[in-house]
Amino acid sequence: MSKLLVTVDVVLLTIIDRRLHVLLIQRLAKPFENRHALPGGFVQNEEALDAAAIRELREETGVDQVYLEQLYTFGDLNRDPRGRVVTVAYYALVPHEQTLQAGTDASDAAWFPVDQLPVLAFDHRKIVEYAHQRIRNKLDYTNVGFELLPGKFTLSELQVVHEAVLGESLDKRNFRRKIILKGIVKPTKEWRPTGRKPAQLYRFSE
Amino acid sequence: MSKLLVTVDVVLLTIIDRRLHVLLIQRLAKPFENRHALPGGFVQNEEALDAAAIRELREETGVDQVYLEQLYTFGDLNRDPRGRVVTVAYYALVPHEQTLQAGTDASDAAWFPVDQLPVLAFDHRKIVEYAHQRIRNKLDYTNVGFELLPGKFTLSELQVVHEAVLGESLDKRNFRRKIILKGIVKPTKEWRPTGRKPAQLYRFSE
DNA sequence: CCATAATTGTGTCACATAGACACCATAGGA
DNA sequence: TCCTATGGTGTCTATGTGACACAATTATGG
Repeated sequence: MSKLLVTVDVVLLTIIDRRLHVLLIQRLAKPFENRHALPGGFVQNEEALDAAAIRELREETGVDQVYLEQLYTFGDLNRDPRGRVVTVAYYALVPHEQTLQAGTDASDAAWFPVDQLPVLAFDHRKIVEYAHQRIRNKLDYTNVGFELLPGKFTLSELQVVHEAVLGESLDKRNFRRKIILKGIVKPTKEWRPTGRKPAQLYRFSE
Repeated sequence: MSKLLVTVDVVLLTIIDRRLHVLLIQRLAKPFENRHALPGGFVQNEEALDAAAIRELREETGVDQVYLEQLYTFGDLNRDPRGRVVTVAYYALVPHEQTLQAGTDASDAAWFPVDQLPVLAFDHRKIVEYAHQRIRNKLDYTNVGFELLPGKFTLSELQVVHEAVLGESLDKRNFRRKIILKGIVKPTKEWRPTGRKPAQLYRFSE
């Protein structure tokens, strides 16, 4: 019978300074002591996989209330020097504002740009790349983009999110036309003062 | 530490008689005795997940040499009355011709139309539906469609595959234009006698 | 041998979608 | 009040997609 161990790892993504970042913790224990790694850990016996992902995220990073989706399950041999470990990977999206207070109680968690990762423990680099690819693909046929923004946002902010995820700059007029045409956004009557000309705030619609 | 059991289940799909079918086995043991279920079983200690899926498929159905891709990992509590079981589900695609000899040594495996499933064991119905949805989505931005056909095929046969997966009929001229325009198919110099006017055979290109 | 039936195989038009592209409006700060 | 940074807007072209009908070919059966 199977004596495998099951863990969950979470690729938590957000936009900081117009770039896509991932939250990494610093490992204290062996193996890969002092290496950066994804938050995660063993699934408890009476705990659903999603619940484990949420719990680990909260315990190790203090972050809560995120959009969470299963990514892929990594089960190759020798992923973990301690033995046979099967990892169900998740990715999570959160607006950066929401992490500012939360992140404080997790001293060893820090954000890194996804395109400038440090050396990671285990096969975590592969997992981060897989998550990045997934969200890049889902950006234009789902609404995941909105999960990286607060409830109200300007269209320029939404464009920044898309550009950060895709890693390329987009034409402003074409972008706005496409978003408006999809009907997934609706204008509010509020305006954000930006230091220059204020911008209209929108919200995700339905 | 986690005492979870890890299994793999495989949703093997093929086209029979212009309809998408899934291969089910009949359970002999409890729980769900005599119910239909997906082929699958426990992952061995020194065995990668993909390898386990391939092995179970061969052992329980005699089918080999299929296109295989991980689908999703199901880990809710109480999925299995025997205890806590996490199942890594795969889906596999195979041309029906290829299963004709193979299927013989697995007496209790049989094909069912995906839209007329019998009552299934565990949460296997959900898994089949999930697989169906996945392949439906991937049909037009990947080449999975070809995995349901032998190396050489007519464009009408390819259209039948698409229609079976999508569950709707397609316009012949539009379909052919789209396929040809994608450049993913190239004509051979062979023709299939169809009983009526012979059809040109194509092969998947690159 | 001829008539019939089944299947292959082909083109146009209308509409929607997407990329390229430039300028004025507005508000804050110097 | 001037400057500057950002917000906000429309057209043209190319490409992709859905709707739509008929002639060519071959096997079969009378």
